[in-house]
Amino acid sequence: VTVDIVIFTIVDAELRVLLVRRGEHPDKGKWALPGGFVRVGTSRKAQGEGLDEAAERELIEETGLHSKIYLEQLHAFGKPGRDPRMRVISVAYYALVRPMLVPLVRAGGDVDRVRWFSVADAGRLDLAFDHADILAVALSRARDRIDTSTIAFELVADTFTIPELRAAHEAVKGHPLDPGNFRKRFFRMVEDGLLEPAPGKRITASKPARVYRFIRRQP
Amino acid sequence: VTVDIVIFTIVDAELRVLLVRRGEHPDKGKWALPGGFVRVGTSRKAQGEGLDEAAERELIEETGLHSKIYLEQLHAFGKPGRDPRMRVISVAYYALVRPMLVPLVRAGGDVDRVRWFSVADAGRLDLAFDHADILAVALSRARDRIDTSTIAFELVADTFTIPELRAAHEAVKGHPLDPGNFRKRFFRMVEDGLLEPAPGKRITASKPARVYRFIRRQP
DNA sequence: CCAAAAGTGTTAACAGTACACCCATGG
DNA sequence: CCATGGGTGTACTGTTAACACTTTTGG
Repeated sequence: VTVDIVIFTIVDAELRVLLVRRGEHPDKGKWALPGGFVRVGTSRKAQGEGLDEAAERELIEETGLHSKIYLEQLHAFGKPGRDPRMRVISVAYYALVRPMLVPLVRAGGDVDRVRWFSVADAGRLDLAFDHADILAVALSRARDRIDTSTIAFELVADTFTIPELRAAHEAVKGHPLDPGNFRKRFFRMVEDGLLEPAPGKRITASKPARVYRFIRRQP
Repeated sequence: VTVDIVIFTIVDAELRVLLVRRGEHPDKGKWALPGGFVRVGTSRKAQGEGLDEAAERELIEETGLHSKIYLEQLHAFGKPGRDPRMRVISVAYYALVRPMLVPLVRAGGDVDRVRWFSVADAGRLDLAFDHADILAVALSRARDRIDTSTIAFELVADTFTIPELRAAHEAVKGHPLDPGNFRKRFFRMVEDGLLEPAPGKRITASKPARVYRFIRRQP
């Protein structure tokens, strides 16, 4: 059993995904999702790590990031033959990394081995194993969730302006949104107690914008 | 790796779930979800069955039903210690069985071993392993999907009346719906080409009702 | 001044909710 | 003839989408 992680972020107003180049057969040289085996104990007492734990460990190993990163299970992929060496069942996760953390991603310099691809480019690549399927599921899941959950706040800084949050929505959805209409939705969230104004303003290329803060609920 | 299946149906206008009584330790005597190990081949060539396949096989084994039954993957559960004997990762599925097929469920007579519980009753039972969690996830998933997908048609006969479909929605949601409002939603589905009138009428306890048919799209 | 982007308001269409009411049938 | 439940209409509400408009800034 392995975990594979679709790690999303936003760079240059584009949704991107972290891929690693495989250094070993099979599919040597192809780009693949980061992932690895779940540690399972053999004894009754020590049964190893949980799935979520394994995903978090892999995420840290591949990115070097120690901040809290949003992580959610996607789907289990278990078609026989998906790995030619042996039977592998992969539990896929997706993660959302705040853009400001991207420069801290350790292997960023080693562009030959690890790279952020725009989802459009990644979709055109011939990915290893069935990772193209996993990416497609991750993308449609993220697009579903962006309107019905609070995942958009995982893609912006702690404080943000209305246009910044809109940009996150646009990157995930893949098309522009009407600023006026988004504004109304935004204020509904404020009225619902999901957001609150934060001190300070954001100096932008044009008119300065007010900043807000997401009110995190206790889980 | 195992698959566990939350098999839903509707009996007496109530959403029910099929549980089996465990005959072996651990948790001997407790009620559990039907399920079993995924067959994995050891050789490179024969890698065994896929996850969906395994779920379908278990479903047939436990119910004896050979009709096409709706089956969808829910979530992978892999907390260490969830099975005290060894490390087990379970991929959970949920299935929707048409009420008319319920009498055909093989083990129906053996009420001591296999039984349809109303979801309310099942929620109060002390289920084996972490099956209470799985059931809770299944229930919330079904409630989400009933409004946004076509799963409701998996819980009625091939042809059905408006009130019959409404009853399916009510059973899943767990509360009554306004007949007039449901009617409007229903006719929107007809206009959208999702449903069509079918010949014949249904003789009921009162005024006879028109019957409709779901137009199944090619998957 | 002008372009750009923040911020504001208006409108129409539509879906959801509550609720009043008519009508055909079996008992 | 009446209770039941299928079938019908209406009024109100909130959400969405399209779009026109004003304001404040940097260059």
